Amino acid sequence: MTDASGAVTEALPEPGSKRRQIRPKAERRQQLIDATIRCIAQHGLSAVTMQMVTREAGLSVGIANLHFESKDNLLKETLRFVAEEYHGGQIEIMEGGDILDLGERLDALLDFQLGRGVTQRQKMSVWFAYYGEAGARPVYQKIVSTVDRLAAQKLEALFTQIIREGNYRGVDARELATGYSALIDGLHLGLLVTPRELSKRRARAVARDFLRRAFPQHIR
Amino acid sequence: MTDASGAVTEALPEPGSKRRQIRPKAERRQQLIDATIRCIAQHGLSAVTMQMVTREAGLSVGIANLHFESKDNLLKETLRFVAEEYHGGQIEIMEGGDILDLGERLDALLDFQLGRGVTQRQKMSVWFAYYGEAGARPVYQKIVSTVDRLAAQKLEALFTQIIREGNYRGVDARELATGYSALIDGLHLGLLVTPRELSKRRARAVARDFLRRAFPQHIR
DNA sequence: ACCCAGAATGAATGAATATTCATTCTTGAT
DNA sequence: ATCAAGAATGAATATTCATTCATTCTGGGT
Repeated sequence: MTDASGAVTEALPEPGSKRRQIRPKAERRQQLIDATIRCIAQHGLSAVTMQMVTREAGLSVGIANLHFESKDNLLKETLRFVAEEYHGGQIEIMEGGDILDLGERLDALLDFQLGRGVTQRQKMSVWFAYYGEAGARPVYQKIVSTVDRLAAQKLEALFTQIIREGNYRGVDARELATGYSALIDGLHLGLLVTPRELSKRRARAVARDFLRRAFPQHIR
Repeated sequence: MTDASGAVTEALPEPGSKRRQIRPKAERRQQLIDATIRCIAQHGLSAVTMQMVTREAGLSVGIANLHFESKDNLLKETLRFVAEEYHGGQIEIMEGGDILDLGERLDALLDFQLGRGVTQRQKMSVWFAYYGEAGARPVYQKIVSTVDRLAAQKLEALFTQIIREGNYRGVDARELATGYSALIDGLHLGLLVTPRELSKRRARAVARDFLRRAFPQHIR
């Protein structure tokens, strides 16, 4: 994943291969985090075991405690990874100079937030698994609120720009940003828990509707 | 709690009292469910143990398996209780004939959803703890989506009435209802995870804003 | 060709936990 | 008073799991 150093015609880890592979620490860490994400999505946070994760990663049990000191830490780092990936993606769009039109930028944001990455469902599961524990675990709360705050600021800034450009009256950027974020979270929740009732298509329509109501000149 | 039959000068369960109390099954079930809610809120779903719950309830370990057949079942019933309580409350407001003005009814709904019951935080914790596991547990998904669907229908009906009464144009009741529900869920999430950033006061303002934008004649 | 730092393994350990059930206790009926 | 039904108890059991660590293995450096 991380590697782009060509040269290596490394035999890919064959299914039945028992051959012991030695890889740099960073790579193994990521491998374990990825496996953890899949396990949480499939079995739920409370059912995840170290055996399960290391088997999913195709490694031995001991390795998890070698690269992370404990299960607790592995879970913490996994949350940090997912949180940073999600919020990082958002922020990149919001402050990226490649899209100049503000309306288009909003659309790109929405695409990212409700887009159809195959892995999306996995990520959502992880996301909410941690939210569920956050009430009882300050560590999780801190990780989430740190990245959350940054994304919220960027969103508010974007909304402020749009409000100025469109000369919209009687709208508060901060309040709108809070509402929009909450709406997206709620839609994710709906997609996760009641996929039968709420399709991705409809979720997108709902979010777009919110934005259109607020910024009629910018969204179609 | 249930009892109002006077007569009984039953000694309240004193702190240090070892006296064995015999109570009807239904009462013990509720007692255990209540204890489970407190435990989940305080320690997180994945850390809840039977010992913990029964101690919290002031009862012996064996009793949980006497009244619920298993831990799994106790957790399932606890979710059912919380889900029904929350959705039941909403539905009562939405179809209750005691408030005739539709705008007032909306306000009452909002009050209930973001109101300040002392226990509110506990309930939210439980709510999201289960959402987190729902991706991996069909049973939870089913319980939630069953009650959810009913509430969604009632909300859509209420919105339809309001749209007709206000003669609002270009608004789809179903879409608005989905958006409003998602918004409320998202705000709950914010209140739980980042209480520092989002006060109840602001959450209410945001939700009210959403409604005002949609139904300007009905909400102040 | 050889070495060795450190990466990887997995059997063993001990702690935690759900569940069982033989026993004890309570209460309302007789 | 006595009794039976069934509610409640908690020590014991069996299982599951995180963590440890003695040992094995790999691959880059010399």
